[in-house]
Amino acid sequence: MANIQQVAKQAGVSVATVSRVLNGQNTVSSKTRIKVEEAIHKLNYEPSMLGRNLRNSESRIILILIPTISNPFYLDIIKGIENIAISQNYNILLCETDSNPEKENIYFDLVRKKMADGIISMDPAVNVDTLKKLAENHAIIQCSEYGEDSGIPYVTIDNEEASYRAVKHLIKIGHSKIALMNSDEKYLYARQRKKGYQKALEEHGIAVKDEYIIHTQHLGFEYGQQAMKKILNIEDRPTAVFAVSDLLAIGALKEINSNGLHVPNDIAVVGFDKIDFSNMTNPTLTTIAQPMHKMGTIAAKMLIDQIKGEKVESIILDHELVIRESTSG
Amino acid sequence: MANIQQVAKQAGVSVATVSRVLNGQNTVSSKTRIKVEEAIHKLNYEPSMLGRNLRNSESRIILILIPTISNPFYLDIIKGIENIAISQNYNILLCETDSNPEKENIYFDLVRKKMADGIISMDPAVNVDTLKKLAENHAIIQCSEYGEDSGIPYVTIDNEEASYRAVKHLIKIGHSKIALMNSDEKYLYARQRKKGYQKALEEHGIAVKDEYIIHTQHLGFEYGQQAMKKILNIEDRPTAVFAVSDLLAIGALKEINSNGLHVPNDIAVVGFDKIDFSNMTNPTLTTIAQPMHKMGTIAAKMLIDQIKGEKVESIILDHELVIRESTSG
DNA sequence: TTGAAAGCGCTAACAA
DNA sequence: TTGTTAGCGCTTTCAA
Repeated sequence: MANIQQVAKQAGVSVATVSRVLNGQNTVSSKTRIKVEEAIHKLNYEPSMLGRNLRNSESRIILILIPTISNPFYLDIIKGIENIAISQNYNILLCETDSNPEKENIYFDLVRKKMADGIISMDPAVNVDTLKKLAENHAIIQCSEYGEDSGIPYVTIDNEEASYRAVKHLIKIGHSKIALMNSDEKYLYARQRKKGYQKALEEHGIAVKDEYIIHTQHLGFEYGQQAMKKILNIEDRPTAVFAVSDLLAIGALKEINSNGLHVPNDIAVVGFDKIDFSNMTNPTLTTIAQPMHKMGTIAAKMLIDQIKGEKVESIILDHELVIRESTSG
Repeated sequence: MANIQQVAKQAGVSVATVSRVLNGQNTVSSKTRIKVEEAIHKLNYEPSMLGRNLRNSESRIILILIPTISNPFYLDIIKGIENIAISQNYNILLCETDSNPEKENIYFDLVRKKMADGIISMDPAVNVDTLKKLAENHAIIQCSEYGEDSGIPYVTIDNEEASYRAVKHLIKIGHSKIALMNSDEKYLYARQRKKGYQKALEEHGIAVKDEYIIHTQHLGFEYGQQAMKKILNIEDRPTAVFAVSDLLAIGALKEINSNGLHVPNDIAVVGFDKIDFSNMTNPTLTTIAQPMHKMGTIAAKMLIDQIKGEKVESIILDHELVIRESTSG
C-alpha cells in the first residue's frame, strides 16, 4: 500500500504536486502530470480517505436514521437519497434506531465525533430536543417525519390532507361506518392523519365515534391483524377501515379474510404509503402514494447544501390517492 | 469544537494523558483522570474519529454488498451483522450494487481507499475475480452467496439439500408434475437448487422435464407472475411449483389466484427464504427458512476476525422446511 | 509551474 | 505516573 510520499519519490516530484494531480488541478504541466500518473499506476497507489478526511475535516458520510429497515416504506426514499449522495461523492450510513434513544445516541455520536457530516432523520420517535441541540453544530434534515417547531428543515407531505382524501374516498363510495387504524398519537403524523379523518367525517355530517379509532403500537403486519380483530368485535361493525400504514392494512386484509369476510364487499380497506407489497395482496390495496424517491432526493440535496453552509427551506410535497381493488368491488 | 490540545491545556496536562483517559488506560492517577474529565466536560469535547482513524489506519466501517434492498430476504442478515458490528464498535455501510459492476466498483474503491475496513458480500452477481484480487489485501467474507473456488471464506446453507427437501415434500404429498421456478443459472445457488430438484425427482423415478423448468431474470414479485403465466400455459400443466425465492412464489400465488385456480388444491406452491410477508399471503406460503440472523452474526464475526488478521474458516449452516397452507389443503 | 513546510487530531514509543 | 515528540496521509499556503 503505497502512500503519497512514495508516489512523489517515484515520480521525482514533491507530494504537493502529486496532490495537485490527484485533485485535478490545472496548475500542473502535462509533462509532470504524466510522470505522476505513471508513478501512481506503477505503485498501484490509492489515495487514503483517512488522510484526506482529516485534512479536510470531513467524512463524506451521511447518516440516515430510520426506526426499522423492515418497513418497505423507507426503501424508495433511501434510494433517492443514495442517488444524490453518490453523485456528490457522499456515502450513506443506514441507521436503524428501533426508536430506541440509546441506539439513537450511538448514531448521534457519530456526527459529534466527525465520523459523519450530517443526518437525515426519518424516525418519528426521535428525541426532538437532542436533535435540536445537535442541529446547532451539525447539518440535519428531517424527512417525512418532523418535529413541529424544531426549527430543523424538513421535507414531507401534507398528512392531514392525504388522510382527508382517503377517508373522503370511502365516504364517496358509500361508507359511513369508517374505522381509523392509527398508530400512537405521540407521533405528529398520527395526529395529523387523525385530523384529516375527522375533518372528512365531519364535513359529511358523520359523527366521529371513539370506538372506531384503534391505536397500534407499531406499524407491522401483526399489529394490523390484532387491531383488525378488535375492529371486527365492535358491536356496530365498521364497513371500512383506513389504516395509516400499508403494513397495518395488509394485516387487516389478512384478518378479514381469515374471518370469512370479503374485501371490499364486507369491509373496504385503505392503506398508506404504496409499498410494493400493497400490489401483491389479494385484493390489491387502495393506498396513498407519497413521492418517496423525490422526497429522498430533495432531502439529500437539502442536507448537502446545509453541509456546505447554505441555508435551506422546508418543503411540502404532493401525494396521490391510488384506488385499487380493496375499495372497488 | 474543542480538540485534544485544548482539553490538555484546560486540564493542565499533556495530550498524551488526555488520550490515555480517553482510551480508558489505567496508568493515569485518579486525581489526573478527574481533572481531565472535568476539562472534557467543561469544553464539551468530543474526540474526533478523523484523527483517531488516521492514526490507527482504520475506518471502523464495514461494507455490506447486496444486489438490492428491496428483497426482504436480506433484512435479518443485515440485522445480525449490525448486532455484532455495533458491539465491536464498527459501523455499517449498506451498499446496493443493483448487480451493476460500475456501482460495485464505487464500493470496492471505498475499501481500497481505506474508507472501509472490510466487506461482507451477499451479491451473487459480484465479479469474483475482482473480489479475489481485493481479498489479497483486504478482509472479505461472502455471505449466503459465494464464488465456488474463490478462496474467500463464506457462510451459507446447503442449497442443494434445501431444495431437495422442498421438492421431496411436494412428492410426498402426492405431486409428480412439479415445476421449478429458478433464477438465472449463472448464479451458483441457482445451479445448486436445480440439482436438489433433480435429485429429488430422480430418486422417486420421476422424469425431469425441461419444459417444467422456468428461469426468471430477477427475484421480484412481477417476475414470479410472468413465470407463472408461462407455467399455466404448459400443456401438461404442473400441479406444484417450487420457486427459489419467496418473492417469486408470491407472484406465482397471485397469478394462480387471478386465473381462478386454487392453492394448494389446483396447484401447490413452495417458496424459499421465509421472508416476513410469506406469512401474510393467502394462503400462507410453505418455504425454506435459512437461519438469516445467525448467518449475519457469523459473517460479521468472521469478518472482524479477519480484519484483526486471524485466519477464518467457511461455515455451512442448517436450514428448515416450514410447511404452511400453500402445500396443505 | 513547482516545492517546502505546516498542520488537521489523534496515539504510542520513549524518556523521565 | 506523566510528558515530549514523531508521525499516520493528506491539502494548502507561501515562497521561489
